[in-house]
Amino acid sequence: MRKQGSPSLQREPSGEAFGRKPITARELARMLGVSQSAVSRAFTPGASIAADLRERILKYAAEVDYQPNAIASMLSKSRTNIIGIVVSDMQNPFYPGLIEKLSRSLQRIGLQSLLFNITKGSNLEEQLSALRRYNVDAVIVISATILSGSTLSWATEGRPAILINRVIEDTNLSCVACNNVEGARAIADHFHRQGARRVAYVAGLSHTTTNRERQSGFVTRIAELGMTLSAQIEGREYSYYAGRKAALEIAAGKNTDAIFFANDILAIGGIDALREEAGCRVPDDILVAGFDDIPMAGWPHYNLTTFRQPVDEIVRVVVEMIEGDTSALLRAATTIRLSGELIERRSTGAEPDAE
Amino acid sequence: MRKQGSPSLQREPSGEAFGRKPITARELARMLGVSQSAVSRAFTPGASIAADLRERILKYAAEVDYQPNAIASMLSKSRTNIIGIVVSDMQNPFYPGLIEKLSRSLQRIGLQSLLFNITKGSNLEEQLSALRRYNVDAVIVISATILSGSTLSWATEGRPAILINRVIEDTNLSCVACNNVEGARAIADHFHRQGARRVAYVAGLSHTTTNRERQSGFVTRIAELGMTLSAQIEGREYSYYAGRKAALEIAAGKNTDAIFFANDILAIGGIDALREEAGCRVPDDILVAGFDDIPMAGWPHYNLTTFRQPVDEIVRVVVEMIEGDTSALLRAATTIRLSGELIERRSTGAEPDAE
DNA sequence: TTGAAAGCGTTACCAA
DNA sequence: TTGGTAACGCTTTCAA
Repeated sequence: MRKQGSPSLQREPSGEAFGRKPITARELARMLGVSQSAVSRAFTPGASIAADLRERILKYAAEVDYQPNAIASMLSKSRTNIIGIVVSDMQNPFYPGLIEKLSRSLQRIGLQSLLFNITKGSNLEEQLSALRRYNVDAVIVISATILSGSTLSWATEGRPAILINRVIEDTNLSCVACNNVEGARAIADHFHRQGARRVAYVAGLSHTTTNRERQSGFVTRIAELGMTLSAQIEGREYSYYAGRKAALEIAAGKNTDAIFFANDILAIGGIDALREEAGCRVPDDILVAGFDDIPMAGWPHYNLTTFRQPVDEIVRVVVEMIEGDTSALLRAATTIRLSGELIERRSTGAEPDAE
Repeated sequence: MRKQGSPSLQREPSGEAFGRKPITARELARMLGVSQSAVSRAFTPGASIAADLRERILKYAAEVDYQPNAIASMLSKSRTNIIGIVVSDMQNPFYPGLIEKLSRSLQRIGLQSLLFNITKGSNLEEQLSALRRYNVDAVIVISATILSGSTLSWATEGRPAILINRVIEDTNLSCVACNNVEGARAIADHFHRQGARRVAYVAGLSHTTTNRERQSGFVTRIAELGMTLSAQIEGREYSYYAGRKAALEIAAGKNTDAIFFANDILAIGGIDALREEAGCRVPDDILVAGFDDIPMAGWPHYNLTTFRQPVDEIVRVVVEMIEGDTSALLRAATTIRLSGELIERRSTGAEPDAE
């Protein structure tokens, strides 16, 4: 191989102003007159090594700024301590918060997050091949859309995978999701309590599980309550502008008391459009509710009633699943539903508690 | 080592239902009756190997689903193809978009993004030690705050590092930043054109370079134009609520024609507070401008005049720096300033063009 | 162009 | 508890 050099000479013979090559365990061992195995043991928590030897090694290591090379460790252990996080849109404000919490929780237990930002346009398999080559220990999929179950199985290739807020039946993929049906029913109940009788639903991406569950949960419950479904806008995207457009269509019908939007960003667009283009007052003329409880929903301007996703719980459960026996995840894929919480705010005429 | 097994036996002797262990280059070579080196060469773009041999290997590899193990390659090449991305707050909506574009551009040239989400609370060195152990090829720092130059130098340890929107003097760190001074001056000029004479500035985090540059650029320019600085709110955070609070303080003074907020999220909070709490009309009573041009700024409800950061350019330049000779980055740290664009919208009384 | 073999820096097995 | 040493799966040098 190229870089050999005499033991005491660290620098490249060439003039590369590259930072010094980091010291290795073998060098450290030689300097201390111990075996290289000892060095490895000193850095391995449960290893059988005398306390004083370990201390001596760690102390000296700190002095010469030695740190075990994680790459070599990965190769040797066949474990990377890297979790692949597959994301497809970070524009929906719900996701950045989730990703942030997730990566921090993982970091806290020594796991790093490798981000895979997939786009619908290009070749998915190509984008995901890195997921396999990098030998990530597990995969967390946050993208509500795009990936088919089979593509995902291919990409994870026998690695534990956990989907967040997306349920795929008939596969060996685990899921952690908010109880969307419960949430949607809670919104329906709340609308009913607030006196609405003619209600509308605005879908997000119609084929996503989040949307389907929220939609059917809502529609079912309003029927049970004897309310009328005055409108149902189908199959747009989860975006502010889609929310505006849907709201205007509904307002034009003049036969709706309350609108449930599939998520907050839609609802926020809806509120703006209702107030500024349709000339409706929210909540006086029409009630509006969303889903997620993104930070914006709490802003005084929107004051949006919504169903809060249990983000912290979701993160906790996902991290626990990964931290625990990961091979158990492979043996039996589990789907976990977590309860959220109805947050009543002014957009449905509720008097918000002090928050 | 433990997992040995006879050549044709792939599974663990124990009952682990773990997915089959992936095939290695050596096995592939043996199956094809070629050398393992040949397999390696087949997957190495410029390698000297006969075209037909390569083709035969690649074809067979595809059949048996072989992919080179990236970890082994890292160890052997001392190159990981991983870029560390250091982030500290993903709540400011400007960042998710940037991170998304960045990671996609990197992916396109075969580089993966390892996310380091640092929190101010806990021990920074501990959080960043992984950055060193994982041998990332380069580091991109998106956090406007938190890290001192020296901590950063320690963490990157001789690796190329690029700061986005943060300029650190006197170090060997490269920077790519928006021309904040130019932007702030453009806002001042625009205010002047719109007839404002008494203007206020609302700072973000006062010690950040983005804030300092925007502030001094603005203050200097309004002086040149003979305008009055009617108020200057110092040292809050970059948040919606900080914007609200600052706006109310300024409105209470009743002596301000226009407010320049250090970024859009502040400005958006400001607009809401002015309209809904202070009873001011924007832009009729007071003009408001921000900085960044986040998606929300374009929403009809806000219609915020702002200075658009050249995000695509920033990403392009950063990726080029990394793609190019990275050791050059180490020899001479460069600071690159990119021009943005004034986006005139209704919050300063401008009639927006069709966008 | 090809193959053999020496690393890369760890971990884990085996004796001592 | 320790040290020696064989993997881990590649890349790259060196000869052929």
